[in-house]
Amino acid sequence: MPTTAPSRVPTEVLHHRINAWFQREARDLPWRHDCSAWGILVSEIMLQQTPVVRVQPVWEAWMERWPTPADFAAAPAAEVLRAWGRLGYPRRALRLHAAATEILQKYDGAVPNTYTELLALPGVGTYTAAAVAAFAYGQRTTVVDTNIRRVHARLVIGQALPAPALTAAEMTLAAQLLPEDRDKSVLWNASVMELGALICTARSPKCEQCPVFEQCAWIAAGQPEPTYIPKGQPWAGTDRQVRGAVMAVLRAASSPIHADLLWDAQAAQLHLEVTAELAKLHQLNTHAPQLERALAGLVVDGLAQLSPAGYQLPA
DNA sequence: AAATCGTGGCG
DNA sequence: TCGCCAAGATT
Repeated sequence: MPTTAPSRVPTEVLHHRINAWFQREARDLPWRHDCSAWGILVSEIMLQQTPVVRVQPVWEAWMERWPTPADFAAAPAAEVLRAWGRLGYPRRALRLHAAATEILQKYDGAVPNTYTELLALPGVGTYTAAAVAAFAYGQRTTVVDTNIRRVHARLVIGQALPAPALTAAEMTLAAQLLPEDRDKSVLWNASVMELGALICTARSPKCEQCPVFEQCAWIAAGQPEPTYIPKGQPWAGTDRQVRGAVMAVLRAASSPIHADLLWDAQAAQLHLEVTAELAKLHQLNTHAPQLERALAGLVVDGLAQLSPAGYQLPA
C-alpha cells in the first residue's frame, strides 16, 4: 500500500525546484568545501542555536588550531572555553571536548560514521547526528532542524510556524519528503535548510523570491497568522545573564579571581586585566543569592573551578 | 516534558 | 527601543 501523499504537490517538483535554487543561491560556507568529518561535527555543534555569521570566524580559527579530534582532545578545558569565546552556551564547548576524547578512545580518532554512534556522543542529539551522517558521510538521513521544520510547516502544512516542540508527525513528514536517492537526499537536506535560512525565514519571509511560491500551502491559504504565541526567552535579570557575565570575567582572567572581586566594585578596579568584564557584572546589580546560584551552577556544569585563590576556568 | 542554558543582530 | 530568534541538547 502506498503511503498517504503529504500534499497534492508531487515531491519531485519540490525536489527539483528547491535543489536548483540551492545550487544557484547557496552561501559559500567554509564547511561546505573539502571539509573533514571533524570539521563538519565542529560546525554543527557551534551552529546549535548560534547564527552562521557568528560561527564562521571562530570555526576557521578552531580548525587551524585543532585540525583533528586528537589535537583538540589534548587541549586544556580552559583553552577550549577561551577559544569558544562568545558563541554562547559554553557547555557545548565542553561537550565537544568530551566527544573528541570519546572519538579518540573508542574510534581511534575517527569521527564515527553511523547515526547511532554519532547520537551517543556528548552534545550530539538527533539533529546533529543526522546532519553529520548526511553532510560528512553522504548518508541518507532525515535531517530536521528549525529551518526545515518551518519550511515544512508552511510549504506542506500551510501553517505560519511549526509546533512549539518537534513532533513525531513532523519526522514522518520529513521522511516522506526525503528523496530515495542517497546523493539527492543529501542535497535536499542542505537545500531545504538553506531555503529556511535565507528565504523562508521566521520573520518577514521573502516569499517573492521563493522557488516554490506556487507550490506553497501557506501562500495558498492566504498566509494565516500563527495559531499560538511563541514563548519568549527571558534574559534580563536571569541567572543566565549572570552566568554569562561571570564567564566573561573568567575567560579574561589569567589567574584565579577571588570571590570578593565579583562583589566589590572598588576592589575590582585594581584588577586591570578584567576591569571591563567585572564592570559589566557589577552593572547587573545582582543580589547575593543569585550570584551564589550562578557560581554554583557554573561549578556543577564544569565551566568553573573554585580553589582557595578564587574562581577560574577548569584545568 | 517543561525548563534551562549565552549571545548579539535585527525588524 | 526591545522583544524575537538562531543548523539544539539535556535532564
